[in-house]
Amino acid sequence: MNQEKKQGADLSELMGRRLQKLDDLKDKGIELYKTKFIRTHKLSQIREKYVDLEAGDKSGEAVKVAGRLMAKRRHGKASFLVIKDGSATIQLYLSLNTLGDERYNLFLDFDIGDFVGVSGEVFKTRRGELSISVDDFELLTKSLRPLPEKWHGLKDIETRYRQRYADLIVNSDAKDVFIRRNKIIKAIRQFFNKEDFMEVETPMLHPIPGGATARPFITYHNALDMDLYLRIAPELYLKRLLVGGFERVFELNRSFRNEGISVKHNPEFTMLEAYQAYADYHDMIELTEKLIKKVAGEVTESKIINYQGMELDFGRPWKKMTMLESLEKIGKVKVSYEMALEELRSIAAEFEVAVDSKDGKGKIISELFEKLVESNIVQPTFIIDYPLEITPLAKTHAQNPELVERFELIMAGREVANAFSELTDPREQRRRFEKQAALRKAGDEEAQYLDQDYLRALQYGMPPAGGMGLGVDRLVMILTDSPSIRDVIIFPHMRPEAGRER
RNA sequence: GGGCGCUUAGCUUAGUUGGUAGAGCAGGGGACUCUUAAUCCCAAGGUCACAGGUUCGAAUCCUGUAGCGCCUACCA
Repeated sequence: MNQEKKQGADLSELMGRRLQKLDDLKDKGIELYKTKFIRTHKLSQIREKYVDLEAGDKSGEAVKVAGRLMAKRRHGKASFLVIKDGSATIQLYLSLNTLGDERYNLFLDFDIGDFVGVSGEVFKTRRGELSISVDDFELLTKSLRPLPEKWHGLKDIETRYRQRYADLIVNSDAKDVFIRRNKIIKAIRQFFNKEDFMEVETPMLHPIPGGATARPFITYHNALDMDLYLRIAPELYLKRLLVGGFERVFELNRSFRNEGISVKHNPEFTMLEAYQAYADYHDMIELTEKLIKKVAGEVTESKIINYQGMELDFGRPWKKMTMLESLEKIGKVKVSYEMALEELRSIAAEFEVAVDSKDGKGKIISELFEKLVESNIVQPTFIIDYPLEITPLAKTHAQNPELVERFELIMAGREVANAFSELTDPREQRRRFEKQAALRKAGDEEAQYLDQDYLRALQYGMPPAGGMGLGVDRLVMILTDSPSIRDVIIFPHMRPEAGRER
């Protein structure tokens, strides 16, 4: 039909050939981009229904199905194709006898990647492959770009992240990660609904960023002529809701931090935060353990979670130890708040922990913990009783004024959740904010801002409460054995391609 | 931000001491009515990431740039 076909095969020529084919189809009056196709079955439904069909037998049932053309095996006057829909793949059988010369060759002229709708009878080949003997078909969408190779798939990690759509078409394990992520998200919502928590949506654009120590993204509102910050945490708004009288609230959504990108950090990430009135951090430990065990049960049968060669035991009750105990047992260093600041400094120096001249005892102890302990904790462990100095929003510990009632859940060497008994005393909160403001003035860009409206809310009175935050992406990484946060964020942040189109 | 490494056809890749790039899949032509990584025959497809340099000669050596990865620093 087209004698002037180029013989080359680089991308522009491969695509050019498909464009030429598209024009030829259009000339034949064939619609290239249909609006609709009514199916009788998803492919998985056919697979389930006919598992027991004997090889060589016909089902007697005519079906209509649709999907993307994934493989062509031409075999003279009969051919086998594979299509794939959102649920499964299935083989199509085409024969010249059934379709006639023209229709048979028309179908074989479609490209891998095209969407087609077909009708025909379900049967099993002599080799036992469930198939559909096509008696009619139509093109639903023409594909112009060649798909990655069928056997090795798409391996280039950069292309997999940049062109997630291509990754999802050809790598079923990539698709599986996001299906499991969705199950995890659903399970989290179910859990909190069942525990009588109300899901809320608080602002993502904050006039004052708060609730965490992190650098924010700054944006600008034209009509109001003011800077706004993308939230670094929803914490302060959720606690305002406790003041308002909601006793159990949670939010499951994005926060944003303007910091380095790594295997554990994406500029936008999904965080869960939950607040419960009349509860303290011990209650939050119970809640957190129950939540994560429930969620893990939704995506895996086993109580043992394999993560990057580590075996995490989710079955037994999880260990608890104070930060000081963990430093002694795991970090093999004995420290205490009774020690002189100078003594702690020299211990830090001994372990090559960088210490700033402004750092107090609490900061040094937490730096030692991060350097010597955190990465060595594999099994799920609650580390409790954090230094007050690094935790401006938590209630002072009942027994020790240097500490706050806080825990972090550590597993696989990393922090998964963080919780505390919330600080409800507005005058104490003001003093803590003022200390943070002083740090900011001294050049600490991550120190927290003084939020007058939050203090006003606390002045009305906030009930005692426990609060918990959980890095959802990191939990999904562990539950899907993914080495990078980019494997569990469906469109991870990437630098621009700079005109290098592929 | 710092250090190290990677980048070859649409995809997956080979490439020796520097001598001018070799496959498989996909795509094109042909054979084939139960194949399934179908098979067989034929022909094609490369700015070796980009820009400089060294050299008679560079995918290969050197410098710079970009993207990506790993480690490290900051953080969740």
